[in-house]
Amino acid sequence: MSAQEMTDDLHSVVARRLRVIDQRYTTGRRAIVDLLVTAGHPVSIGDIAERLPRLPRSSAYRHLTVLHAAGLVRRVTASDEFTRFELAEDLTEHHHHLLCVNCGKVIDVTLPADFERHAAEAIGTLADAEGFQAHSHRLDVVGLCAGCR
Amino acid sequence: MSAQEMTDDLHSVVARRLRVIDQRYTTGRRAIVDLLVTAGHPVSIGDIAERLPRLPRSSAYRHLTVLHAAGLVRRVTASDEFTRFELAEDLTEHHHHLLCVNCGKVIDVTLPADFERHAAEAIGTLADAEGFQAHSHRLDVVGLCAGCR
DNA sequence: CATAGTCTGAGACTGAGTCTCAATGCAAGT
DNA sequence: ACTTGCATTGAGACTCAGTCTCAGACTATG
Repeated sequence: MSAQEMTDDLHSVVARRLRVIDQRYTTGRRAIVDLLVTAGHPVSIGDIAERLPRLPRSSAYRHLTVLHAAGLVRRVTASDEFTRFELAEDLTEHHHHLLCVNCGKVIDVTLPADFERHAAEAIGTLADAEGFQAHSHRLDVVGLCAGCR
Repeated sequence: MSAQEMTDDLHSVVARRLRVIDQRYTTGRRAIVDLLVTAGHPVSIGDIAERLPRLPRSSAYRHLTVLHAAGLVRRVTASDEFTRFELAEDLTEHHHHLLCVNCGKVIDVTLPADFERHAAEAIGTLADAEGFQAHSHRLDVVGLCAGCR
């Protein structure tokens, strides 16, 4: 399957999942999804405003809210004051973040599968013990990126 | 050692570490630290305003900023819009959080030591590969607390 | 107890994120 | 093609967590 076909596929998944919550897959929403796909790392509203200057912020926030409600987008809180957004994990793959405390940069990384298995197990046991219903977990590493050290 | 003695000890550590950055351990700062110790879970500015109604918000934020600069307090971002604060891990013990997506509640939990070893190792390898200098990690579990399920 | 520097209270200010409402776009029928 | 009803969008006002300012209170030290 080509990269183009994979992206087509992704868009049809997005369209279908929006339809489930009675929302259309409009041009503005598609622009946001395209941006998230191509960025390859969590994106802030500032990034969006830069890459899509014609899109008003109120619309960007609204689109992200709709996409979030459809389970297509996840909010990421980094080390700075800005909320960032990325595609939900079932559209990409399970991964984690390296957060730079100095510049706020966010780098996507994946951990070994055996580690993830181990983690999922430990978390399951723990959540059960607290009567907590776990949906997902986030493991972020805080430190200094190569450019800031 | 009694609980009282442990707390006395904690305060002397706090005082010492503030002195390192030329800051005094004043009444207002001590009130915040006492609150963080007794709360036993991350605390929001709203919680502080409730428990210390005489303390202005600007002072609370300032105290937390100073304590953070001294490495005594850590910021915790939960599932809601509020930043929370907890004592730094070297004053308590390494732990993680269960975050309720519905009510924003934060529950402290600890994971098995062998899991933590495994995690530290995997993170170290990964960070090196990216040229990233890891300071700490945070593993949070997102879901519904017992009261909200 | 004077002096200089630190800390605090009160409230103005900033800006990320939300809300409102009029205008536009879209689907489905006629 | 046209109309009708509803969903979406643009523009900008608004909210409020968090920051900044500055005058007054406090504290260490001589």
